Amino acid sequence: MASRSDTKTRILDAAEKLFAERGFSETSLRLITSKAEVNLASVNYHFGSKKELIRAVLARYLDVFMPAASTEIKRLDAVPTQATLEEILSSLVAPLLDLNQLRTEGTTIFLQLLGRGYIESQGHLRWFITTHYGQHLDAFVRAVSASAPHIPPAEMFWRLHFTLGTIVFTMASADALNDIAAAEFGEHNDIEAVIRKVIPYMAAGVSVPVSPQ
Amino acid sequence: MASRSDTKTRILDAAEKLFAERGFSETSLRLITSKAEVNLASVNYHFGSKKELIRAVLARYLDVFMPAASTEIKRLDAVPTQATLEEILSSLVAPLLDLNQLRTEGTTIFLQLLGRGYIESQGHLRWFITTHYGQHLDAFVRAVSASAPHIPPAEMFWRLHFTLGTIVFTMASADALNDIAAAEFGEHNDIEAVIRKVIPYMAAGVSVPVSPQ
DNA sequence: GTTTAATTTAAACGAGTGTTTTAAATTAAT
DNA sequence: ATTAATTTAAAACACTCGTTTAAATTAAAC
Repeated sequence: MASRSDTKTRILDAAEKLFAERGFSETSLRLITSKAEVNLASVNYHFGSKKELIRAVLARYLDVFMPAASTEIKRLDAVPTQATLEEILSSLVAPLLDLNQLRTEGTTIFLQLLGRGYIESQGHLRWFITTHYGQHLDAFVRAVSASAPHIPPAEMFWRLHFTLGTIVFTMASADALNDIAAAEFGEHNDIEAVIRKVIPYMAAGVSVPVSPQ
Repeated sequence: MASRSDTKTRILDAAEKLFAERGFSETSLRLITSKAEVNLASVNYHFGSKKELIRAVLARYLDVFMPAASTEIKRLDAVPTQATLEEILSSLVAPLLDLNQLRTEGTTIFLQLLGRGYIESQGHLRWFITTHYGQHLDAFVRAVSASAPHIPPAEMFWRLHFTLGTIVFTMASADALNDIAAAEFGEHNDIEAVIRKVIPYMAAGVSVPVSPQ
């Protein structure tokens, strides 16, 4: 019966799993608390509201991932030769996969949550992410832009969001896609294999020359 | 007071707009009927349920777009020279933009609805689309595969789903992204501009050589 | 013009939502 | 051991949701 101090953790663990697989507004607090085997009211006691629970779920990952990602970006910045786009994107793979040892299926869940947040939210999550982790995002955007100097900033803005869509959608349906790929082509990919497949796709799209018209 | 016979149309028009901009489950029947200035119960009278209303909203576009898209693909297939990937993707732009003369902002609404459908649905929309329009989708996949013969089928499977994610996510958040782009870069893009931006991105990603490793 | 059918209306239903309240139980501090 | 603070528990609140019902209205058929 949930020794007191881990009630918060039990809620977060249950919430992130449910949020990731069915979305925020499709997941009721009653479903979360029943899966977590805690009382309904404890959500509002520990987090204040559902909105703040959503932010807490995301923050638990972002607080680990963002600094780790920034470290990788800085490491690449320190090297005198300009990093390629593939190198930049690949440098985030380790921080992403490290989330798996933070929590079971951490990588998948984190990326799915990110996608849900961007799609569902009316702004409060976007605001939360950009104000709390904006510096890390800026460093990433700068690194990517430097690796593809022929892409104007406005164009880069769009392509980075295309990229976000690519990775987010892929991760959201990675399990289903892996099942199909296994049945259809005899492929047996784990999450890392999928990430390694998607990186060349994204890198090619981001850096393709802007068509003159 | 809504001359009787166009009550269905008033509902569909109001519903598609609201569905596109806030998603299916975030849009209540009460909001739809108040915008349409019809009675709440008329939705269930004319469509049976909310689910069927959603399908009706999508079908109104798919029934026009899918045959038009298939015609374009067939036209490319008839030409002796192999079409490029960009040509194939670009051939869908005209059918997409034609939706604008079907209804105000038809193109935007249709693509956003598609995105919402793929992201939100628990399956019933995916099922609806693939069973009703699967033949058109198959022709498209065959054409794309022929344009990039250096991509093995298994890899193409993944890349087409990456592409689906790209377009679906982009369209679902097109309004929000356009707002940011306008504030940040002074860009004022319509939906066609976004489509023209995303096509080279997707074409480059789908056809990039598979990295040997 | 009366009858019949189709449509619209207002009201209520039942289920589900996030949140708050009140009280009990548990833990920590004095 | 007693007091205070924290945590859990059960219940209710106020609200929204999709759907249904039954009466009123409109249009069509005869």
